[in-house]
Amino acid sequence: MSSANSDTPTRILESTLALLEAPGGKLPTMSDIAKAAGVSRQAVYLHYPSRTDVLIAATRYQDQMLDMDTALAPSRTAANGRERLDAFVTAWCNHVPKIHGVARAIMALTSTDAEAKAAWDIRMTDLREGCAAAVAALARDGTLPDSMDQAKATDLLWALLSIRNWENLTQTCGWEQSRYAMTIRAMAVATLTQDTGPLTDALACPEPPA
Amino acid sequence: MSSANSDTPTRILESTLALLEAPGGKLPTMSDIAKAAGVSRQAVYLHYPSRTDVLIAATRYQDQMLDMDTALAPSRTAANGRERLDAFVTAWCNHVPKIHGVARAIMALTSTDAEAKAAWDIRMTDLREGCAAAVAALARDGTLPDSMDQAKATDLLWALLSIRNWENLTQTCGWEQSRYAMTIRAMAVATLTQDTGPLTDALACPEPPA
DNA sequence: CTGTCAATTGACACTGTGTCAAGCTGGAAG
DNA sequence: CTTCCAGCTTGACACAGTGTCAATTGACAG
Repeated sequence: MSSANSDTPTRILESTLALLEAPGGKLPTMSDIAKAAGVSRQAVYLHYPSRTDVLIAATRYQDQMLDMDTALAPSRTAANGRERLDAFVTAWCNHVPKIHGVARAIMALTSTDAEAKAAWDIRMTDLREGCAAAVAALARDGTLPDSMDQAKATDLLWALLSIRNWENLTQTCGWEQSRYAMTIRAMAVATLTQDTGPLTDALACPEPPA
Repeated sequence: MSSANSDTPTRILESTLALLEAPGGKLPTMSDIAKAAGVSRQAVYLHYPSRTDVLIAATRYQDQMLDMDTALAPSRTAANGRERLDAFVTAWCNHVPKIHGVARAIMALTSTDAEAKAAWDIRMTDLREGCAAAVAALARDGTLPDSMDQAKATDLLWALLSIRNWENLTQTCGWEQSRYAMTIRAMAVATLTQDTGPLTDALACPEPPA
């Protein structure tokens, strides 16, 4: 709610983010957004050509605020593939809850709105590149299972990290965020490395609320 | 397209299914549905109170036609937990592409329509029960990893089998259906059994188009 | 012929998006 | 001080889509 002293376009984005992160998050209408920003409906159109554009701009604004690049730094400087995978998966898993409100809105639009779909695809491509980099590091170390080429490993990791999986496990199944993160990390390791040993140990993780 | 000689309500459902399974599947409007069924828009309302109800009824109609219960029979008669898991996962994986058109529509509605959400939740609960049964069979055999209680194993399997994962891997990543099915099956086995041995072998699967 | 049922036609209210035109206002520039 | 103008407001409109209603048609059974 740092929405008092900014200029109108920014205030609109901040209000939109607040709406999207609200608990019973319906897709806000233009009127909702305008009201939340303390501005007339037309004022919103004065700055953003359509609702989709507002939502996409809000996403970008949030990206700026959250600074994912910094969060990924440990992953890029990891000593080996396994550590890189660990760091990347952990960083992403902890990023998801922060962007979920916004992501849910964009995902909802993708079924009807081509522009939203394009914006979403870009985001997913970015994630995919991170996955590919982690997989490439594993490949360099030779720790990728023999049967798994890099493309397939990247696809699998990307699918594993999907926001829908986060939704299913934490929202629908009620998992703690920490349990989600540790389990996904363990599955990534188990699936993408020929780590014969303590698969079982790796999948161990805090029971309900530890 | 067996839509010539049925009664109107059925013809509406069949036309709706055809629209949902069409390649560039947008969410059909009531006019679309009426036109496809060769009937006036109001005639649709004469049989179904809302668009959501048409879609849900179409889902149920398709369920009847596809007879998932029969497809799951091998899973129920499996000799041990591992075989049951295999059979269940395989049956579900091969079921997903058949229901995807319909599922996508219902999923799209869940964000705005409570009734659609309820219908979807029921479907997901059914899937979850199948997962729980397979997991229970593993538990009876004692082949569940020590660190994994039945509830967690069920959650994980359920998430793994989600339609979104199928979409991501086959639609977005372009995997062949067979590759999808074999990989998911292997991941399920690797994650849910303390199968120390040939994890790598299990994850092997046909390269691109074999 | 008469009822009845299914379907049709055409109208309407409502919500939401996006567009347009005219008016208001406060502050900077002359 | 006046003028100007950018930013915002108000209020109207067209359009698409949902869902409702009423009057009408047409066929078929009794």
